[in-house]
Amino acid sequence: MSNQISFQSAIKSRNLRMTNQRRQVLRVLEESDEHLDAEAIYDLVRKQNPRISLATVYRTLALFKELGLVNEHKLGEDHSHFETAQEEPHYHFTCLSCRKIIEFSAPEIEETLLPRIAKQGLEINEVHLIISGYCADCQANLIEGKKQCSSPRPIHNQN
Amino acid sequence: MSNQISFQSAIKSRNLRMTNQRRQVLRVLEESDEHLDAEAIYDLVRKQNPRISLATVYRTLALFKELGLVNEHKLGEDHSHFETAQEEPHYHFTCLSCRKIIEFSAPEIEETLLPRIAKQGLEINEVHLIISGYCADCQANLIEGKKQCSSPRPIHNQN
DNA sequence: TTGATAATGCGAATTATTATCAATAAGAAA
DNA sequence: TTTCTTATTGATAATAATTCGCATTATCAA
Ligand SMILES: [Mn+2]
Ligand SMILES: [Mn+2]
Ligand SMILES: [Zn+2]
Ligand SMILES: [Zn+2]
Repeated sequence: MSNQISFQSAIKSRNLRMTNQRRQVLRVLEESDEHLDAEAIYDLVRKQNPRISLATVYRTLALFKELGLVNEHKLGEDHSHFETAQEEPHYHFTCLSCRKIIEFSAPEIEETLLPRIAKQGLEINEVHLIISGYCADCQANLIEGKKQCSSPRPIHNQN
Repeated sequence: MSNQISFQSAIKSRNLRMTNQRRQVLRVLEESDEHLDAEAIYDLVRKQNPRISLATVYRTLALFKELGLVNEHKLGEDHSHFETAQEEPHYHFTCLSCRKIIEFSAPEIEETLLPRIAKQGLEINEVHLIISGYCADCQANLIEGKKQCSSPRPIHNQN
């Protein structure tokens, strides 16, 4: 089922309204293959709708998370990143130098770990696995003393 | 090797100084079997040293993290929790109702997942696995409509 | 003991996110 | 269509965790 469809059905169930802002935030998330943070989403939506408020972006993301359309990830930085809910479960590696995010799957988690946890009587809602370290590029660059990755993604808050 | 010992040797290497505040923070962390946040550590140290500053607690925790004496965990709340570095790797389940933290081991991570990641050319520094959901107690309580766990731990910031 | 300077305490600053609230707009009903 | 109810928005203030700046203090090597 596509995200638009489950959004529509969610709207019908609760007394929600379909607004331009919600459509725009959802579109930006769907058209991006990256893990965007609120500020990045805000900037992208503003290209189409310069009047949108950052507060609306945050409210919309919180709503989408509740509806299960979007997942929030705390990847070790001081702010969250968002992506549309995916079919297959996956996890995240983040490079401490260039902040690149690499997704990976881990079937041993779904197949053996989670069942074992559930058997302990715990009800599982979310599973977040974050591995941090250095990507191949940054390892090479750091070794040759550059102390900078080839493609560093700037830290958000120093601006 | 005990934490005090590696603290001593770390102090010798860099030009660090052994202060009462550092001793006190380390002792509080070692004497607790919980995952304390900065505020809780602050409160515990203040019992012995009412003059310590919260900023010093944060600075000390950052230092201990650098030295590998202490690990920081973001468990889904808006602040960090800390524990002394453990021998065996372990991961964390957090109850969304009572905020209880349950540790668990996952040898499939160290034995098969991490080697697979490393083979991709990624250098691994930290591994954080957080599973959130409802503990057995809270499941029971929530079913009988109490909407409250038997032993809820208050959220920090509503005070 | 003394001197250099690492570390502290205090308060201000920062940053991500949330709350307030008057103004707006979605959409059901008339 | 027009009207009406109220969910949603935009603008901005408030919050909360953490960090910074700096004068003062304490550590420790000489
Ligand atoms: Mn992802
Ligand atoms: Mn632990
Ligand atoms: Zn990198
Ligand atoms: Zn619980």
